[in-house]
Amino acid sequence: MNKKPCKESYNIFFTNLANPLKIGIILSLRENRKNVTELTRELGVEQSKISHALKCLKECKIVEAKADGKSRVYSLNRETILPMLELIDKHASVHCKNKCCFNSEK
Amino acid sequence: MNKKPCKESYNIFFTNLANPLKIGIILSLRENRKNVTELTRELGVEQSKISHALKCLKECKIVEAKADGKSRVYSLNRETILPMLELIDKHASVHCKNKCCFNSEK
DNA sequence: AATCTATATGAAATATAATTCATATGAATA
DNA sequence: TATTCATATGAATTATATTTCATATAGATT
Repeated sequence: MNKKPCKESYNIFFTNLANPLKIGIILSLRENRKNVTELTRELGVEQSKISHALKCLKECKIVEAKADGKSRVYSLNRETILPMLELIDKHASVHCKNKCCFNSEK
Repeated sequence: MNKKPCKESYNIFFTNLANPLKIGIILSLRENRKNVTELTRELGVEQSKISHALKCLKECKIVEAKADGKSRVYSLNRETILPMLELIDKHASVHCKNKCCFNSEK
């Protein structure tokens, strides 16, 4: 089986990663699972922003949620995301001339 | 050494993937290296769109260009991109219920 | 059941990225 | 060197994604 994803799937997936807040959430959840309040505090942004971002991330299975009383605990899909971040870390260590970006030497 | 990339690097990188045209170019170049005219024909879009997209992709080292007479031949950074596409193919085969997307079952 | 705490949602406003189109550059060749 | 073919670029327009804010929902607690 295992049909290849179409362009749109790639697009949905990557759109969810192409955003500093969402990356912030991902990097935070890489440490350990957290609920919305914890993420809100830690990242210092408005709660609804976090919720909106989490919704997108959940839709394409980058994170998953588990109810725990009043709160919802979000955890990272480590299987996909950890190796993906590693790929970029490696890519950056090879290609970044400056501290922080790929396009330093246009 | 090997400092971790900052959020902005992730963002620049993924922004370049979060676009159907750019993914189209990447998938096309996965087959083999091509010049701008060939990509333009194959993808059936306006030439300047291709050039703009290639510029972004080149800036973050997803593709690289080599001059060949009048034309420029672009090739994919297979080392980073092939395993990345594989990760998503795998992710999609696990998580996509429908033909084409992650968010089929909200 | 009223209230509180945690999270989610919708829609308008805003920010960001992609497209378009006119034109510039640059290598090859007549 | 004038012309042609291949590609790149800038800036305005348009499309798309994010933010904001008011409010809704839902579980816990009184």
